[in-house]
Amino acid sequence: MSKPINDSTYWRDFEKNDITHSAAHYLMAIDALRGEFGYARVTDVAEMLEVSRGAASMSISQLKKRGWVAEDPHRFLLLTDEGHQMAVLVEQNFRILSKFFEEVLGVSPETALSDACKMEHLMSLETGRRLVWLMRYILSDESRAAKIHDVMSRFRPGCESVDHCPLCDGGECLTPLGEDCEYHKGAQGKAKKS
Amino acid sequence: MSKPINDSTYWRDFEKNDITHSAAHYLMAIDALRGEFGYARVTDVAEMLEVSRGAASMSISQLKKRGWVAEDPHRFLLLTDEGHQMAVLVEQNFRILSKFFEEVLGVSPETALSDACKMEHLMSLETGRRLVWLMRYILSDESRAAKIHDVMSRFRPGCESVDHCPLCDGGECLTPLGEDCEYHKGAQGKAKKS
DNA sequence: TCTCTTTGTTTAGCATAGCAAACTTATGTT
DNA sequence: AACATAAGTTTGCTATGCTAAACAAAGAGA
Repeated sequence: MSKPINDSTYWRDFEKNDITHSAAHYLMAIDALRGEFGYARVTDVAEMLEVSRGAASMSISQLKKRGWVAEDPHRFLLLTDEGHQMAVLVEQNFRILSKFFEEVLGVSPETALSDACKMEHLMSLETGRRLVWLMRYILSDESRAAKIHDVMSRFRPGCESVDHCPLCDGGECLTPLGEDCEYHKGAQGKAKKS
Repeated sequence: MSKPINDSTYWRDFEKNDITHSAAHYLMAIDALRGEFGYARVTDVAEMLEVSRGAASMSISQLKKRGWVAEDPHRFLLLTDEGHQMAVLVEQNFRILSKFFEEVLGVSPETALSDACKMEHLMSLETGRRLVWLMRYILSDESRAAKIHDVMSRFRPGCESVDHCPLCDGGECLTPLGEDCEYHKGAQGKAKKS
C-alpha cells in the first residue's frame, strides 16, 4: 500500500503557497481599516495586528513589491486589485471553515476560529467551493440540518462500532491512537510500530 | 458586526502551533523509514524528504532537543513516545482530511492530498475527531452516502439559488467574489469596498 | 596501513518574520 | 523659525528552515 503522506512530491507545497499566513493578515488588516475608517497607515496596521511599526513597515514593503499593496493619492495604504482578491479569498476561506467547524461539526467557537484562522490561507479554491456546496446541501434542508446537528451534538470520544468500523473499512485507520473507537483499540496491535 | 478575523487575539496562534509543517514531516519520515526498513539515518531522512543532509542534520538536532527524536543502541534515529504521538496525530489528520476532501467533497486527488498535507499539522484534535464523526455518519449509511456523492458529483461553479441564499442567509456572505452564486453576484454591491 | 567513499556536522548565505532601538522625515503648535 | 510629537524606515538581533560547500569521522577494500 502506497503512503502518499511520505511522498516528497508535494510536502513542500506548504512553502510554495501563494500567500503566507502573515501576508494574508496584513492584507486583511488594510482591507478592514479602509472599510472602517476610510484609510490605512503603517502605524494603524501595526496596531491592529499588534506588531511593531518596524515589522509592519518591512512586511508591507514586501507586499508592495509583490504588487498587492499600493498607496493612494494621500499616500495611504491601498490594496491593488490582485491584493484585494487575495484578501477576499482568505476572508472567504475563513468564514467557510469557521462556519463549517462551528455549525456543522459543532466545534467550540474558540477552537473553530483558531483552526479556521490557521488554515484559511491554505485551502484551495476548489476545496473551499465544494465545502460551501456541502454546507449548502446540509443546511438548506431543515430536517437534514436538524438531523446532522442532533448527531454531532451527541459527539463524545468513544465509538460504539466495535466489530466493524464503517469509516476505516478496507483503508488505513483514521484513529490509530484508538482514542475514540473501541474497534481501533483492539486493532492497534496490527498498526505499524517503529 | 464584529469581525473576528481581524481580531488580533488569535491570529498569531499560527506561530505558536505545537509543531511546524517541516518538523511534522521529519517525524513522519523517521516513522516511515523505521516501519519500512527497520532503521532511519540522517541521510535516509534527507533523501526521503529531498532536502540536503545539512538541513536534515540541523532539523533533526532540534527535534532531539525537543525530546521528539532519540537514537537507538545502534545510533539509528528513533522517535520518542512523545515524538511518535505527534507523528501519529499528524498522519491521522492527514488521512482524515484527505479522505474528507476526496470521498465526501469529491475534490480531485491531487488537490485533496495537497490541501490535506498543508493543513494536517494545524487541525486540532477536537476538530479532527468531529470530522471523523461526521464522516462516520455520512459514509456509514449506503443511501445517505450515495445521496451526498450524487449531490457533490453535480458540483460546478454556479449556483441556482438567485433569490435567496440558504447558506449565507443572515450572516456574512461566504462567496463575496460572486464566483459560484448568482445571488451573491447581485449582492456584491452591498459588500464593503476599500 | 593507506585511500576512497559514505555519513554526519558545521559554516556561510538566503528568505520569512518578528522585536527593540536608532534614525529620518514629516506634521503641527507655539 | 524652533521645537515637539507622530509616522515611517533602517539596523542589529532573534528564530525557523532551506542550499551549497567545507570539513570531520567512520567504515571498507586493496
